[in-house]
Amino acid sequence: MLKNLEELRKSRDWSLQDIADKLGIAKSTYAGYESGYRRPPLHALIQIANLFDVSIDYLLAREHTIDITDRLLQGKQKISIDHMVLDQEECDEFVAFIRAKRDIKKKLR
Amino acid sequence: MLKNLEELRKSRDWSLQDIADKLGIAKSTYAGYESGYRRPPLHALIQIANLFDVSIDYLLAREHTIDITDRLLQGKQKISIDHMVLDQEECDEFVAFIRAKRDIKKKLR
DNA sequence: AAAATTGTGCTCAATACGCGAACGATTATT
DNA sequence: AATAATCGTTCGCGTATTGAGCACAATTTT
Repeated sequence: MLKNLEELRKSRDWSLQDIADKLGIAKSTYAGYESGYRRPPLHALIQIANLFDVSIDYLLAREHTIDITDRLLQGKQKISIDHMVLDQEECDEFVAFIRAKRDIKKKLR
Repeated sequence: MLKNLEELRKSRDWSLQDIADKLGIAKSTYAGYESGYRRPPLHALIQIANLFDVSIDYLLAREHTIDITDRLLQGKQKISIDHMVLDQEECDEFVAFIRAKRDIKKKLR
């Protein structure tokens, strides 16, 4: 369920003790998360995500479709291209383009 | 922490009993999530996210930016417009489109 | 060789959880 | 209008799950 935790920690060159100190928990507790022996409760998971600066969905290896037409209206969830955040205006034209394209395809049938 | 849960449920016109049945839990349990009286454990949160078809980060109203460029070009990240998934060619076009648009904007300055 | 660090596994106390039940407030049915 | 049904809220209690400490072997450092 949390398959990347150990790799993520080692990529930072942190020991279990290091990360436990950062989170303010016992190293055995964090070891339990990594091994899958225990599942972190929500508040712990959030702190872990903050520490590594990744999304919760990434930690959970969750895949989901991002709908551009819904998404940008939702405020706090942002996506970026080439490390530059996508704004509404940038998307609108492309959305119009795809819609037109689909429309044509539909009429050709 | 999960401030959107009630709104999300009502947007679907579901009662507490409805959603409890869908999730296979007691309505008082789900009511606890909505009110903030209890926090859903991870496995419950995942099921809720699946039910509403949203990301965990959205449920948690977490501010986070994810860069999808690489994943998009590699076909690992799906995006949709009007709830219709884009194919690989369209995904490539999307990235190219955004890049081109930014390029133009840059030159105009 | 000794001492410190690392990761693992275990037990136990404390916490957090899920459920059922009861409640008042609306809404629907007869 | 009276009754029944549905809705959301809250509580207590039994249970499940967690967190921390401790001990251990393996590795590294001094």
